[in-house]
Amino acid sequence: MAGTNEYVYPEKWLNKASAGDRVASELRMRIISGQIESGSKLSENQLAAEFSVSRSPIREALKVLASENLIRLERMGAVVLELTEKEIQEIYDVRLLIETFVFERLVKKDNQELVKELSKTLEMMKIAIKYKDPDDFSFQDVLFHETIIRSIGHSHIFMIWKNLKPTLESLILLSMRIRFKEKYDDFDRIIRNHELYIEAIDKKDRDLMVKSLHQNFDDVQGSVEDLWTSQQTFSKGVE
Amino acid sequence: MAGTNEYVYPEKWLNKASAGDRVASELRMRIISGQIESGSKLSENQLAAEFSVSRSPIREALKVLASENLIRLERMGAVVLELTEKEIQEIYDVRLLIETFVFERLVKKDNQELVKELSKTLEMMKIAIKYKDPDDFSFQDVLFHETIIRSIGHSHIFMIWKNLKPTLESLILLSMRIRFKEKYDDFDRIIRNHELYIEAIDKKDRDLMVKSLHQNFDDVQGSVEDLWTSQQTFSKGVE
DNA sequence: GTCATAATACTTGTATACAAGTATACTTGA
DNA sequence: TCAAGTATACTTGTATACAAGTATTATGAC
Repeated sequence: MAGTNEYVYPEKWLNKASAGDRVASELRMRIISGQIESGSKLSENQLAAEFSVSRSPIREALKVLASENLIRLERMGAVVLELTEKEIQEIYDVRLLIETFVFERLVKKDNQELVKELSKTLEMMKIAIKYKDPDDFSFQDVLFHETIIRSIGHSHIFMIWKNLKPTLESLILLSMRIRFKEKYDDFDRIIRNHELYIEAIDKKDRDLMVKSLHQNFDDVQGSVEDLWTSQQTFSKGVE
Repeated sequence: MAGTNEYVYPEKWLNKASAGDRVASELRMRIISGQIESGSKLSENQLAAEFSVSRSPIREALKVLASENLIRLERMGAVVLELTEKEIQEIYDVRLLIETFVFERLVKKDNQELVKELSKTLEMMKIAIKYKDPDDFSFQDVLFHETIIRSIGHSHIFMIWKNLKPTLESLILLSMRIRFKEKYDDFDRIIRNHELYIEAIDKKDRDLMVKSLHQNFDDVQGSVEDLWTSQQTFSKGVE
């Protein structure tokens, strides 16, 4: 796969991925980071040439991105949708919706195993910080939330997560890369937030959970703003 | 498209649909109705032969069904998943989750247009009942809920709906076909429920909304049970 | 210059071909 | 009879070919 631009999606996350998955992951990152401007038109042939693959994997990738609301498939070409403040807020809404649902299930369960698993993931996050690896950190961060959601064994709620995950992953990845450069001490707070979240689950403390959840959201929210400003820096002036 | 079985999905809903969409819709109906037993293995070549199309649309259809949790794509072949009581309950959960979210948004808005639209749809449902057309009725029933969800202009909540819709549509379709034959007077109650729902939106009455919502769910829930029993009748004895 | 029409260069959806990998069945040796 | 290895018939993922449709551009009549 050789194109005009460098690849921004971590290659190590694409071990056994098909060409279609690779293209989808890469395009997603470029769209969310603003490297591909909203309103752009993507055509299958053009992308196939750019990524040096055939149309088959490209079609697959476009279907995926359309299901994530990042592009809209039209008669001729796919248009890149804008990731507005409203969009970010909507993702926030959905996360709040499913994570509170999940928590209501958690308080009715024994979560000893879950807490142990989360603690492990948190330790990994700390290591990632220590070695200044934003990609590893993001991976563990996403995994943290996925572990919680998966734990209640609700396949439809998990489906909603699966749809949301790629976008969220890209957002977190992009913002963490910036933070590792610019706001390194933010991570103390992020770690403490996650500790609070674990504690909330362990003690089945609703108030604590909602509090840490909101703070966690604010983290991403804040990061997104960083992302926008940073993006303006490297892409071009604002309109 | 010629196969061994009759097609159960309404052809008139497939006007401009691609071959992939047709196959997906038909397979979905057969899986949910139990015509294709859970645990069966589907292969692309076999399906391509059965539907007299190439593998391309089949691949597309399988991806769609996998995203709806109706099949699981494995290394070799796709296995048909079971639609258990638990699954039905989960769909119920998600509907409750998004429709209550939607209602919270509705109480902050002016819904005159929406109420008018819903009334129109309800009139159509009555006509469908009068002319004993379960397919038309199901279409309007699904449209009724889609109209409500769409009205708040929340693209991510709508995405969740879009994922849920095909399964729900199939469930409603199958159960309504049975009811039109066996329990014709159920429809009085269903219509009254929808009237209550409209009233709840119009008066922004949370309690009324929750009440009618639950009754509406119970309708589908009940229908599903009908579906299972009826299915046992025509497919084969229970294990 | 302007409008209508025709030619061209796109587009998508589907069919087919091929390569690489995996399970099944079958042989072969003891 | 059974184990090990090989052949065969599957499987998926990708590339390519083709048909039908749509936008754009060029052409020509007025």
